[in-house]
Amino acid sequence: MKRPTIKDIAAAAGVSKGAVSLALNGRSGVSESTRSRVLGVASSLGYRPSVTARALSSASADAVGLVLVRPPRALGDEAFFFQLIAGMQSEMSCALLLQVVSSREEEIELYQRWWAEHRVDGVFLVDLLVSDPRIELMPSLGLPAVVVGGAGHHGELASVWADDYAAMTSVVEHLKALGHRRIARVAGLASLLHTVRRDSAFASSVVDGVVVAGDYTAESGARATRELLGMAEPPTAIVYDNDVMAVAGAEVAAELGVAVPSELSIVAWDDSVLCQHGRLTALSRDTFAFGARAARALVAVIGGASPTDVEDVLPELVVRGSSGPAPVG
Amino acid sequence: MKRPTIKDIAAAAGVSKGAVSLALNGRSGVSESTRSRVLGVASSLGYRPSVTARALSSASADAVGLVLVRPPRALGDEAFFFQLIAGMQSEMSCALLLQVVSSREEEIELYQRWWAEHRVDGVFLVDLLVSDPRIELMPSLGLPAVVVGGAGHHGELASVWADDYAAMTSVVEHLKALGHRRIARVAGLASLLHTVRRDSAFASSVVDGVVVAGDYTAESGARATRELLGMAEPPTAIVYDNDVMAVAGAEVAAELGVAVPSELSIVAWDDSVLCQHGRLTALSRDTFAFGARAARALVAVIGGASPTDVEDVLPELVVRGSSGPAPVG
DNA sequence: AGCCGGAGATAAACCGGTTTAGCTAGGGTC
DNA sequence: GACCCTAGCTAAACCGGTTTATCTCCGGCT
Repeated sequence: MKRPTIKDIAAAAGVSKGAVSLALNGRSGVSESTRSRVLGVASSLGYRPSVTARALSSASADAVGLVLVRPPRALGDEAFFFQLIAGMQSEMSCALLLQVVSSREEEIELYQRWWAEHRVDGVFLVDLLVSDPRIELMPSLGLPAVVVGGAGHHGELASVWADDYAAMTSVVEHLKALGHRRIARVAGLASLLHTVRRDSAFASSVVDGVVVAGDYTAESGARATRELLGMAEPPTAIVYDNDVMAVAGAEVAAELGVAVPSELSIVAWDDSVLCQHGRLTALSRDTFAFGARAARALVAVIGGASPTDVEDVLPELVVRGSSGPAPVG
Repeated sequence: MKRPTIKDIAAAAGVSKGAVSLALNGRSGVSESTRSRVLGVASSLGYRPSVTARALSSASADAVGLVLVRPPRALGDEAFFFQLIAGMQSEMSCALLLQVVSSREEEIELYQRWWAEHRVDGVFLVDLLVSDPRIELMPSLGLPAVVVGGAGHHGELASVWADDYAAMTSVVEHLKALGHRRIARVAGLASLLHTVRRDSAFASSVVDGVVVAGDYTAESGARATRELLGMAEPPTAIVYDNDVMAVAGAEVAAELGVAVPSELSIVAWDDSVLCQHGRLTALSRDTFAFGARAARALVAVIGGASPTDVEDVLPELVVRGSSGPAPVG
């Protein structure tokens, strides 16, 4: 009942272990006749190579890694990551080694361990920090990596990204065209690189724009919205850094009797079922395709391709019911 | 720059490889003085055992597996699975090996391979089928497994579950108490065990209940709803098998000018941000906690505990704006 | 004194592959 | 015929651990 090993095949085919290895991997050193005989025996025995054993002698681990640094409880609501993961899977034939940790130190430790133990062939890097130690680390380890969602070029690493700067500008232009002047922004975590990009794009296209920090949870979105709407001169439009906060914001507006979109326009970053149903104007990114593209890039890098930057298509603003002309006066 | 191996420690401490192994694993066979010396050397060298190598000689693989059989594209919208995964992670110190495949055959093949190669220490089984081959397979392989979300006892396997039958009954009772008589149901995949459970609970508490099949996607929810509302005597209440279909159904109702809840009551299975915001009455399960419980159970089974059934708390019906008294007449 | 037992350590086999060094036989060259 | 080269294969080392068999030394018992 035990699964056959390379030794069993060697015995059955009457050759040595080494010859079997060469034959199975399509390498030279064995004759065609021997090769086909070995392949025949292998398939008739239902042989499957052990990735574990193979990884031990420095070959493929048949898995790629992804570490998420988030409080697990909040993570479950973020459709973004699951969409991303689903997209990655669609383009990979190997498994994804996933772990959620609570600190950046653990994350780095984990990447090092996984690589040292050949548990992964490469990794995805998400949630890039402003000055991210991982960017230096990966090349020094020799660990194939792809930066997902960073903005632009990152050291020697391949990267798949969307232009957050241009996207934010397009959102603001949309709102300005509708007559909005007092535009606010509920940002994501300040330590993340894309938050900074969006901040700077926002700052340079909006005069006197108010920015309130959030952390992607519904609670923070609600709190920020309450703060903004309670101001002496409340904004007439708010741009949120993710869908969960935007939806929470819309609810707070409804609670306070602020009509959307006639009194307040709302725009969400990251489209999702949530926005579709909430009829929220959203910046749609096709996260699934984004994940698929990241996976293709990683597969290429693992295969030895020289790292390239793949810019994803510019996110598209899907205008729904939550954004409209600014109130007069 | 290479990470230290057990051999390096042996050399540095002046003992044999075997002694180091014994010392590090807290097993008898070495003196206390030797043990502490070895531990000292190990920590000063920053030693980390290689899981890969360890797995090769039949020990822990430091990972558990989860295979999902779904079209990847649809998967991304199902918050349920991501909540579940997040919950699992919160209770596990090891990594999760995740792969999405497109057929049951591949799934089984994958489980066998992972186990044969010691890539995982145990697996979660989700989406249980009516007569599921995996239930026989796991014990015969000796692969520790926990059934997640099946209903009740499954052969020799440990299982974490919620009582779908009782839950469905409570939903129907809620609707009946509101005066509803023509109650319909938009079911999930007919091949899944919990669909059958809910079907039978539904059938036995509703007279002449109409059931339309869906597949958890928004499209199928919309289609089913259109079909139901187009009937000669349309139902006054619809119970959906997940949140995505329920939300889609609510939208179709709005489109057709059917008022919710005055003309039509809607109840969703699986609460989520989506339901919260859509103000849908939903059967809330705390999927995160469910995943955490499943992880605890799997850890216990891997640790050698005898498999037990853990019944999850009965899902709670959260009544929001989408369900109300049946229209008179 | 002689025997037994156990603690403490080591060497070596093993897990399932890959890889390298080395051996053999056959063909070509001068 | 002596020499060299190469294709084709084998044996063995190696990856980094675990586990088993074995060996030594020391103390206690009769």
